Amino acid sequence: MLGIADVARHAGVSTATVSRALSGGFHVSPATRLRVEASAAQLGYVVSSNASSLASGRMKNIGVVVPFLNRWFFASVVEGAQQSLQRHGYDLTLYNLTGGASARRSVFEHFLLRQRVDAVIAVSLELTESEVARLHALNKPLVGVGGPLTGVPTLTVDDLAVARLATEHLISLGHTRIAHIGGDKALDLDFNLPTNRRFGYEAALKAAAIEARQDYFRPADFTMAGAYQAAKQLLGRPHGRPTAIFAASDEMAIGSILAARDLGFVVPRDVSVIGVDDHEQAAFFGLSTVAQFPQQQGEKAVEVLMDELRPRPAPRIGLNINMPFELIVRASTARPPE
Amino acid sequence: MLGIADVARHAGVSTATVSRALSGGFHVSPATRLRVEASAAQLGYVVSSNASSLASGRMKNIGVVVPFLNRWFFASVVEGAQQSLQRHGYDLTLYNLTGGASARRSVFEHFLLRQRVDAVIAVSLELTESEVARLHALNKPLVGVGGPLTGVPTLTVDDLAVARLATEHLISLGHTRIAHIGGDKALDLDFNLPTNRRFGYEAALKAAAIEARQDYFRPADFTMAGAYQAAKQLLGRPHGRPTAIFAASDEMAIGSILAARDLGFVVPRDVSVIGVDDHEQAAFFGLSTVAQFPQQQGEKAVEVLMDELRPRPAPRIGLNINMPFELIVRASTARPPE
DNA sequence: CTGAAAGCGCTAACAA
DNA sequence: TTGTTAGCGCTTTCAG
Repeated sequence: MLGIADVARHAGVSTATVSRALSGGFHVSPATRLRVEASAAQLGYVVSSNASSLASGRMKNIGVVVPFLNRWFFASVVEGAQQSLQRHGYDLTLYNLTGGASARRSVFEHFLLRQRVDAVIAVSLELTESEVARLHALNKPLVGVGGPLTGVPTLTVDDLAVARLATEHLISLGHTRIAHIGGDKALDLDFNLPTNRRFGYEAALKAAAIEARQDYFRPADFTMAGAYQAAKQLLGRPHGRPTAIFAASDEMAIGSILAARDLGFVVPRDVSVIGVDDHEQAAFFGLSTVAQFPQQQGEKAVEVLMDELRPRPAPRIGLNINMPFELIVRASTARPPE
Repeated sequence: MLGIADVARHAGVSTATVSRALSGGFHVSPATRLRVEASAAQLGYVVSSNASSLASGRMKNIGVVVPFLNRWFFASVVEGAQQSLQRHGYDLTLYNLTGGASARRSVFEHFLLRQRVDAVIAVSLELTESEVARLHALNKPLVGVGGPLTGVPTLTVDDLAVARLATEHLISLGHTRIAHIGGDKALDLDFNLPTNRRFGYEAALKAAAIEARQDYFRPADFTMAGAYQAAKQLLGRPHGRPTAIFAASDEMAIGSILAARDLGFVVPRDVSVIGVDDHEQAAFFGLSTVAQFPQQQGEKAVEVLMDELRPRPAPRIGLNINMPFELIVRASTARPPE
């Protein structure tokens, strides 16, 4: 195997110098560095990450743990993180918890502990205290996305504000009969996200002196099909039909639009619909929504970690980092019918 | 740090014995093995993968390269591979080529060469000869999913047969005016997949003595929005409107259904639509389709690699491994209007 | 079946 | 700025 010694010989320097030259180039004269880099390139030398890691304690690898991969939000976060890591010369090792409790245990009790990652990004995961403790015991920085994780820096959008914004948009158009399709309690997966969005919705109504009717809330499972059913119930009633629906995700909003159409309603003439996410299909459906930017969240998570991994980390401002969101008005919301 | 020596001491054996006991347990008496395992568990010892890899040359890690992550097919393949790898005690390091040419170069010239992976799975990727050669030079097994990669074992569905099956379904219902929405040439990403599907479609028509009309083919970009436009063109014509559409993917089929609806057609009364994939949203739209099973493809890719990584690999049957597919008839296809 | 010891390829003191 | 060298923690001969 081509080793550092070969490069050293070729460049006429010691292995130590090669090592230094190839890793940042500190304490090496520019001339030497260039010569070493040339030799390495010419020979096609790439450091063995194992040997390097073993000697230095740095893995140049980040573990990313997601509950699923096959959802727009998670895949986007991972994609963002991955791109950013690649630029930093880091690998991304993916851990997926789809396998259930045993998979989860094996990830936290085995995989993450074998010194293969420098740090961990946990996406939309409610970690137990022992899971967090384990990682901290190994001195592995941990950052959450879609938190909040207690005691861990976490990137989140302010779900309450997001929901308020969406609802206010509807109110400002003149709607007063505004329904909400949110998550059901069973989805602990997403923290209190559904609950927070519901609170935001209620807060906006309250601020506008609109009553939050119990029967205007429908839980669903964050899928199109689930929201389709929920929207049919909401819109099918003979009396007091809502004129607008705020769905807690774009997929659910799209399900609602399709339900409305199937009932013969025209969106937004008869009923307005707004979602949250700016899912890749939102534009196609002309869906008004509050965008969040998961890819950017992944990138930011990496930035936070890179900082934490630096020899002298900058002091953290606070544990929770608020990520941006933005109202995007398309064709699914309008003034209510007279 | 807790090391192998601690376990050795605790169990009253040498480090060599601990190592053997913990890795398969060959050449160790059952009693000793049990004792060592107990000690390790009690102390919470996990081997350092770096030290282990450096000494043994085995990384227990597989690199998976995908062009995008945020598409149902890719995410599913990765999910399948990941779950299977986890069972084998392997990690999955993800490389994503979204970053364009430079990202691609850095992956193949740097990341994959630093001895961090034992093997590579390339998903829907057309690797250049030099990329393949590089990996082979390092003696790293490579398997493709969604191939074919020349000289590399590849898992694929027989796209020609898939397309034929879908088309035959329509023909058997009595359709003769069957349109096809396929990929445009620009999507080299997906090999000749679009072309193969088109050939399969044409072959089925020919076998039924139906003319393959030029104007019944529309290229699109494998998105819902792209196919929506294409379908509108197809269905909007005043004369000789097709009675059925075979879309080369479910997302495109869904776009076609929505286009048909927006034109006032009823699916399947006025027009039948069939796709390929069995995308997660296919059932919701009542879409008839030819299912392929990407998750299973990911799992199978891992199996092939695990075999190849064995000391004495079983001889490969052939380079191309055909993956299963299956016609699923739902509510989007029916006999043509009288 | 078990132990002793020589590396695996690199990095980081320490010296020069 | 550069070289020398002692490990990093484990696996694997080779003996016993």
